[in-house]
Amino acid sequence: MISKLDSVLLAQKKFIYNYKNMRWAKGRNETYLCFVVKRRLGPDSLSFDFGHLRNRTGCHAELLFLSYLGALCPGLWGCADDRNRRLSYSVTWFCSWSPCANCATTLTRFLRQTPNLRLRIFVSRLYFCDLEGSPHVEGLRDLRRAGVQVKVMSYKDYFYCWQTFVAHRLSRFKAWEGLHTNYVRLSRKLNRILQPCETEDLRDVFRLFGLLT
DNA sequence: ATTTTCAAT
Repeated sequence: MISKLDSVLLAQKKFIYNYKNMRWAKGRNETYLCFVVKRRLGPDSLSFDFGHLRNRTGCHAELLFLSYLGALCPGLWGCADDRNRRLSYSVTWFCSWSPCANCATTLTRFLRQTPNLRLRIFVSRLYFCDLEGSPHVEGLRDLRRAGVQVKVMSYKDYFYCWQTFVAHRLSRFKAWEGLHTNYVRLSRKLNRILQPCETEDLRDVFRLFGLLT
């Protein structure tokens, strides 16, 4: 029973190694994705599922997650509801790398066809986002425009992940050196990346109030 | 100053 539970949880070292938000994450040649799936069942009740996965050769973690989505979210597409409505789900995931351009495109298309799925993405590090005009940077903007909340993981997010996805064996999450500084730097960088989208949003608001033609 | 990246070997 314990060993079965352990297999669902991430080993401490694995979590720390893969999620460390250092400037040069040498050797992080794999990506972990920890997820929480919630479904609204009634006014107050929620169903809940969680787990983690890792990319496989030839398949990025995000697309692997998409392939599991049908099993994780029964009734997401069909008409499982007694009034023939699709069920609404919300997914939050914590990924060690931000999504690449290709995954972002697939996700964006998928989400536009599935408005009953809400997605929030937290990332530990930004994947190839140093150059403005990089397709990965554009991918993040596309996701943002598709209504996805994209954020950089902060201390409280690591703390939450440790409590939720890691076999912590009652040990508390201990921040590595530079966690906060790195978070601030990455968060600013992501804000700069998403700035054009925020501006678009503002224009939409102004337009709504007739302040702009 | 420079270092790294869902590997390839």
